[in-house]
Amino acid sequence: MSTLPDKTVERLSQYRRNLLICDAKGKEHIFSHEIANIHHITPVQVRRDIMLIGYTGTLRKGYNVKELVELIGQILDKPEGQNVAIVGAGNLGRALIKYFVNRRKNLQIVAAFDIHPEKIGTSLVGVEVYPLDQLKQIVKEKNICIGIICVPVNEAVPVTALLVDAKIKGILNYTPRPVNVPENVYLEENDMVTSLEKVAYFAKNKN
Amino acid sequence: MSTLPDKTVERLSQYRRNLLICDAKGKEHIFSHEIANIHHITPVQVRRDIMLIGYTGTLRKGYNVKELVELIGQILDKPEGQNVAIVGAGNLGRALIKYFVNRRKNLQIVAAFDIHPEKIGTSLVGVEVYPLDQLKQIVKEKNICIGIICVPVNEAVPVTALLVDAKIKGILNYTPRPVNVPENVYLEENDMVTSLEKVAYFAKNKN
DNA sequence: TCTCCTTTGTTAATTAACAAACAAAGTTAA
DNA sequence: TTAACTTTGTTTGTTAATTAACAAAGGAGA
Repeated sequence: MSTLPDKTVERLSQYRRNLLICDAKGKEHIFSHEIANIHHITPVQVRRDIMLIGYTGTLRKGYNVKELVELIGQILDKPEGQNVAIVGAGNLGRALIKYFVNRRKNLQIVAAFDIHPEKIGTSLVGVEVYPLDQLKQIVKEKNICIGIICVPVNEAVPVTALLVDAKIKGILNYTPRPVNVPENVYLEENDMVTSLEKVAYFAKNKN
Repeated sequence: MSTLPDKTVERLSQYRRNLLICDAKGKEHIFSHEIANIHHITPVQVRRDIMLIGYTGTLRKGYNVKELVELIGQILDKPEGQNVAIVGAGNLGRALIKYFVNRRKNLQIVAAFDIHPEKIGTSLVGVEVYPLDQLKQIVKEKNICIGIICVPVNEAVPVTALLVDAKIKGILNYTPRPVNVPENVYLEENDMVTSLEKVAYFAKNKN
């Protein structure tokens, strides 16, 4: 499968999460307009996304929930799983760990890193905190391919360098400092300050 | 000024943050390609954004840093400021408060809300925690127009209803549950699970 | 049986976002 | 003085994303 559009990938992730809830409720089939309502998009968008992954529903019954979840899994997940590291064991790091622990078999947070000596060796919801200078070694040992940066803003750049040096394949940067990565690393920036300023701008124009 | 494109607003917010750093370093002028390098975009994009807000630089010197910061402020900020509430005083709420406190004069977090009795009345970095059932009243008293949702996922929907009822104008939702708002409220969803799954998908395809 | 209705799957059109191209203007240097 | 260079501002083209449009299929109900 050639790589899917950015936005489609995001939506598939969201669809799956709600499909799992539907499945847990015993719902066997779902229509495109039901999915659309949950996510505030159009049914056409949903059908288009599903078309792109090559699934096909049945007329008048819609999509089989279990089958669709299964297929989205085949698209999004790596069969052997992917291990994730949190860099920065502050409030945000802890929030992320709590969110993810025991949620997804195929995407597990297996290590946290921090620079503060008093945090080293402690465990956050079962995830051990290692010193930053062991990052490269632990990444290799634990076969980690994704890093989430949630350190204070000034450390974003050096931490990125560490992750790149450790041969990480994907980085999710939660600091407001834009960072640089080479071609062979996927980078996603998620800047909370910008998100809030954006909401503020558009809220300003609401009656 | 008619409302700017979504993406332009995001970039202006980011430009400003780095321009302030430049200003603090005493840099008076900056070229479009310098801004572009910092943010990993093209100089053309930068010039286009700046064109959209009607600023004009000087040939061979570039843009005046102070003037540009000032103008972006006029575009993005509300002169009388905007007050923000955090709903959910967990790890993520604390992370956000720490991020924002004393950062921006025009965008201040003035209250936090939580459902757990033991948190009520405590103060996080100077921001007091109120019980959830006082939300409407406090929002009115403190003239809050933006709410950031960082409660556990199951409470996202009822909390949104509370915020809408309290006549909030903008909502930033950090839970993975999509929520519904009426026309006159701006909603931004920022789902960490999706962000991570997206990174995982694209990282999978890196060599 | 036949018509209408619902819902999918797909193509076509539109819109939004980004990038390329280049004229204009002023600076430097020969 | 004049030619080359730099950098902005704007137009035009291109790519990506969304929306609109509609054929096909297969019930439901008259």
